[in-house]
Amino acid sequence: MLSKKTKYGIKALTFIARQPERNPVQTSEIAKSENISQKFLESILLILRKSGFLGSKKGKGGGYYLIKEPEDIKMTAIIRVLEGPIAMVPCVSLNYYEKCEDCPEEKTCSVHKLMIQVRDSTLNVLGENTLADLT
Amino acid sequence: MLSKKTKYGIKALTFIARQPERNPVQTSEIAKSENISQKFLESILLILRKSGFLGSKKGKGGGYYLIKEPEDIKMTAIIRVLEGPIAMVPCVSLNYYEKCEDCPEEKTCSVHKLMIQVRDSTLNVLGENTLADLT
DNA sequence: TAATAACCTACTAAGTCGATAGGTTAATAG
DNA sequence: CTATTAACCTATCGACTTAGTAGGTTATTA
Repeated sequence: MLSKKTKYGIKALTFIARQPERNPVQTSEIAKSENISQKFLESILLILRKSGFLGSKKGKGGGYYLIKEPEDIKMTAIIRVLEGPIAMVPCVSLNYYEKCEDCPEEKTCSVHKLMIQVRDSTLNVLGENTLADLT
Repeated sequence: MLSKKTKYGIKALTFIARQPERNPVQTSEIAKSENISQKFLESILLILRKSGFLGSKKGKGGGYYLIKEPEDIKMTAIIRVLEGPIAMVPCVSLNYYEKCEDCPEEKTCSVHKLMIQVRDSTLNVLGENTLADLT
């Protein structure tokens, strides 16, 4: 299940990407328009800023703005930051690999075999979609 | 993240499918071989029996056995029973559809648009794999 | 009749999620 | 120079889920 954090994060980024001008967008505006708790959204946008997706400006007329072009922001990157690993099992994760303590060997593990395929197909979809595709 | 319930369930089913004879396999044997808490595994196998994947036999020489051929058991079916919806968001789920309370319309929702693609590719992988493929 | 193994019910420690509360800091307007 | 604005930061919390544990009962076989 996708967490609300990730869900709201994607919605917020899309909202910002849809702006005709590149002016900063305020958290309150996004929260209102997308029906998101403003405080919760604040923490999400903060993560996205610290991860290099967004820039920010304080004070009146401030807000958040995209640093890169929407075409250059892959969904894999966004989801890895907000949701964590894309793989459903750590032993098939490319970026967060971890050995299972119970499995003697991965080669003969049925779960491993299946989840590698799931990971690859998911990775394929998320890698081909950019923020621009969701606008 | 895949729950241990599902992970263990798949491992157990694979273990049973690997048996040369169709004799019942005991929970204790699977638990020992796959490093799973026996009590926890019991509850999982019970679910799989009630869902029609396994048959059971009590008393000495008893255990669990496959009801259908491994080739006829799709991974989609197993995962739906143990893990629940395959879709990452209820609003794109085929079997457990639920409207988002925050979204005004799904057509313009970026998360919806993306997660439909993820669902389809995952469904494709899990639908093409049967228990026999993981043996 | 004893042993075996499935079956059933209830409970729990630990962790995560989605928020809320209550501030501080920096930029702008007047 | 002061007030306002909006990002930024820290702490806390209730509700829920997960992965088990405990302690039995029922049905089958030897």
